[in-house]
Amino acid sequence: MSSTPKPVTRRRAQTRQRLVEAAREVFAREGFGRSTVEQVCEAAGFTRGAFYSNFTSLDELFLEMWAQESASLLARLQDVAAGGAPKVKDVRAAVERVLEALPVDTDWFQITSEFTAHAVRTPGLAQVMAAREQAIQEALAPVFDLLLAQVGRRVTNRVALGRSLVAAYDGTLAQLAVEPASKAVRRHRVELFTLLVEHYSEPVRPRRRFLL
Amino acid sequence: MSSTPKPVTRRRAQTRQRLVEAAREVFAREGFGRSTVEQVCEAAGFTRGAFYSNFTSLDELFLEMWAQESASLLARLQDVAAGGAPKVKDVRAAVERVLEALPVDTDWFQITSEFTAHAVRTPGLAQVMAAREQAIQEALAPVFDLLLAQVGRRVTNRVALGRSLVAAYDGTLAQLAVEPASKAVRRHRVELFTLLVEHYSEPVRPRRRFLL
DNA sequence: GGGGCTCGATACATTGATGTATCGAAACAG
DNA sequence: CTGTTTCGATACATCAATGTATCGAGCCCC
Repeated sequence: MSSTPKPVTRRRAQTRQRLVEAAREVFAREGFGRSTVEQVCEAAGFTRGAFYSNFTSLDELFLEMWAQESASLLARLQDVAAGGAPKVKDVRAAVERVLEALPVDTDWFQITSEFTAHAVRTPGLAQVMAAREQAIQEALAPVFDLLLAQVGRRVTNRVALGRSLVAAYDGTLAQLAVEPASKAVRRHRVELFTLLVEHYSEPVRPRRRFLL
Repeated sequence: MSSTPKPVTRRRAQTRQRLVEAAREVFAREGFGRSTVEQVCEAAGFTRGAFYSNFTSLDELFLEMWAQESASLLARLQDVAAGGAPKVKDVRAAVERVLEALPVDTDWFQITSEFTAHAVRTPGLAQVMAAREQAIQEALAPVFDLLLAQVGRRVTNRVALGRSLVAAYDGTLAQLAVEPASKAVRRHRVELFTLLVEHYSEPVRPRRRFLL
């Protein structure tokens, strides 16, 4: 089922990588749909021959780029989970730490939104999309377990929390992309996340009912 | 500043409209970036001559389509606000009524996400985008004022509520597009909206503290 | 109901992107 | 260091899309 039965070597890996990085720029500048193989190759400093030796289509390259970006996002999340950072003291601080690990650049926003749109109309890709979302939710879970434990709370509804956070992340990312400079939007994002986390978690040993 | 100094007539308006509707299909099928003038014309039953007589580029058509879709969404919201529908009896019912007025189809999802991505990299369009978001938030306000009044509540933080709802709408729209069949996602959407509305509103005459 | 104007169809020239087939240089193994 | 393999560059043939210029039918107003 591996789609790349290529006799991979060192050189190959390097140029593949350069192509992917160049594509990132081009996609951001032109949009995925409008980008051409030539533009990508020019940005990478290669000719089209190099491209077709490594990929069969822009779609394929796009898929690899997506995989890389997703992996890096997950890795950063797991760093937070494993990290020996100083303890957080409230939910808001926990949220802030997690948000710092997530990319907010407009490039990433475009990539995700165009990929999602692309995936929705390309049957096989919808699964990839769904799988990624689940992976993110699963990576998010231990992070919040750890951080919430530091402030004496535990998650009450994992699934709902995961879904909410992903939705909030996507939704606010769009707002940030449109108004990148706005501090207000950024602050509101923290507030929204905090609300969600507090709603779907509870103190470990609830002192009294009315303190809920 | 009007970009269409065209001697508009009846015929013109009709073919423009058909072109826009055809483009909607084509964009959904191919994606905006991948669509060509020819494809749109073929779907509309016109030749390219007709197209260039009405628009100077696909971008321009896209903009008009966006304007129409946005207007129709706003109109539906205002219908809900003005409507003589039976009163809602709790926040959840209010949320359900509002969500019914909002489009959830994948076509709409693609249009919005591609437009947003497009707007982000096209300087002038970011303003259009921001303006639309504000318009939606402003249209949303009276709707919730009315519905919340029916259940004896009032909004405490308009701006935050508006931003949250738009973010939640966008975020869950993506989830619905990826998993259109999922009842769970749909239910979660209602839950999320309800949570936000309850958090950013309060009972009009709070009976007792502990009932909060 | 007829004359002038509008709009969409046709035809054309041009550009640009695609994918493939071939060749030479650089990488790698022994 | 040498033979072999691998990869990227070059060149080619093809196809598709663009935008414009022109023409004629239909619409609208008087």
